Amino acid sequence: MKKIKIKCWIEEEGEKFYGPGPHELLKRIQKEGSLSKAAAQMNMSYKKAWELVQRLNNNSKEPLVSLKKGGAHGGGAELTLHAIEVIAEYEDLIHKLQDLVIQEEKLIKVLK
Amino acid sequence: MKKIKIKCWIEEEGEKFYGPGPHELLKRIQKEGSLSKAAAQMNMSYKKAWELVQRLNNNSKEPLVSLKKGGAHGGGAELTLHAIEVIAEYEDLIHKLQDLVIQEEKLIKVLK
DNA sequence: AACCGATATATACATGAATACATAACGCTT
DNA sequence: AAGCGTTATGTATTCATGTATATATCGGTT
Repeated sequence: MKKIKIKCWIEEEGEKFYGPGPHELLKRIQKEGSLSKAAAQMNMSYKKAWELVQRLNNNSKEPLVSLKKGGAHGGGAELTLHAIEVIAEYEDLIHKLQDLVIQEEKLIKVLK
Repeated sequence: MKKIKIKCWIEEEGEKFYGPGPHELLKRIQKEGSLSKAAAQMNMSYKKAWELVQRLNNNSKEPLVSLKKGGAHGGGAELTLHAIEVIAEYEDLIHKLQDLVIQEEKLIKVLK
């Protein structure tokens, strides 16, 4: 049986800013407190994850992730309050879109 | 300024069936009556377009595109009535999604 | 001061998807 | 029967993206 899939993301000047990948990464950073662990859990290379964080921070007025190196546990990663707002708004958006998709799936006959 | 982008497609058993690419290809086939011309207009290789058509036809109960080779003008491509229904339903869906996105963009403050 | 675990960064390598190219097949027209 | 424009199909090549690997850096802990 066929299903409707949907993906949404934020762009600025045609280049991707925030989407499913960054979203999952941020949530794992929030839980783990470590960029390397968050990346490993997603089977994403540390390098890619690090570059992704740079992109997020460089394209926002306020940074989303605070990275610290050295110290008691070698360093760590932490979300800013701004990041937590972004996460909430993005999840709200995808839930609304998903609700609409569920409604529409009932109407679509041709693709069954 | 940041904007919300959205993409939706139809899957079956986890593999893509119909989305923006096939949609545009079908519409160009409808206008041109030729698969090679439709592909060229999209900067898509003929081979990819042809494989795409096979996938569409093989995963629907009814074919979407009728290809004919040889004959007066060398052959041609034509949409079936079923394809025209699919096009209409897909466009209806993306318009509804787009309307929702426009509403949501007004609400999103964090990403401005 | 040596150690540890995490971030930081460059370079080389692998992988796969898309493209380019070449060739065949078809059937109406002339 | 030769020509034409399109579909049909395989093979080789390019290209971008991500991965692997290696090394440096940092700063609290011991």
